[in-house]
Amino acid sequence: MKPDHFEVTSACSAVHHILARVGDKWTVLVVSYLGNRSMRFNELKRAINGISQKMLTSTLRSLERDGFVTRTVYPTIPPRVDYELTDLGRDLLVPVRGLGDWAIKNEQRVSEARARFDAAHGDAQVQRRFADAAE
Amino acid sequence: MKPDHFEVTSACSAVHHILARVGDKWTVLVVSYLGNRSMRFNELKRAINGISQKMLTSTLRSLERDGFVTRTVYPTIPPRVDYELTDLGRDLLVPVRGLGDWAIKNEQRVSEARARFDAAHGDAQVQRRFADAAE
DNA sequence: CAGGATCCTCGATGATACTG
DNA sequence: CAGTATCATCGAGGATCCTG
Repeated sequence: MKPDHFEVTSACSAVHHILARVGDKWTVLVVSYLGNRSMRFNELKRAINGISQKMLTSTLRSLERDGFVTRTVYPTIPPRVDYELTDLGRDLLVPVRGLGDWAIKNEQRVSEARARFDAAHGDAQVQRRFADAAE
Repeated sequence: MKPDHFEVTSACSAVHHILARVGDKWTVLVVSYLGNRSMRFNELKRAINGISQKMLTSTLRSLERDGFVTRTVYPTIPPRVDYELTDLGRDLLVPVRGLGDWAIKNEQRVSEARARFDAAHGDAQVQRRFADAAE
């Protein structure tokens, strides 16, 4: 670990790729559900409230491409497609849960810091800049 | 952990907030640099190749708001502003590095899975859908 | 030096309609 | 059921100019 330089190698982009992946809107939710058991497309869609069919499709495709889930098609009528976590996908869940646990454990400290910041900087300005605060 | 339902509580949004934060384009890079020592604004800007001044500002503001960094102004001329990680910020680095280490360790498996997927699905279609692959 | 204010682009996400 | 195809939107992010 150098003092003020990071090697911009494949390691760097690998880290960024994974961070961006788990940081996106639906990936972790999908993977979490599949962590329990394999699920069908519409089953996932119903379980994850608010996801559009397009985003579920593209999220699943990306996860499949990276080797985190398998897609199994049963050529029946009507068709049936099962999605299931791979070992790699289950493995990913471990460090992701680490971050999740950290988030839950420190939720209070973060929201306190936010309240302090907002109070110190006047609500008007802050609310303009962080209009998403209510999320 | 219920079989197929997640409580949509504050814990859920806390987790999502942290995941989205570490998944964004610059946060982890900024926090990593500050993990070594406190740094000034333009010092960070030079260190992080490609970040715009606007994004550095907003990234730092968000980090400050959530209590991950402190902002210290020295009213000299020219002005000087130091950014430094808080204990909370340093603490966050632990699980984030966990994920980073996982990414580095499994980089090979992911890229192999990708190669397999792309080969199996024909380059034309894949390349249209995942034009960002070269990133 | 450390930003604030503006303008602009583009991609992520969503809504809707259609199909094997 | 499990998608694909299209169109529309909206905000993240970048470029540029300005100032205390």
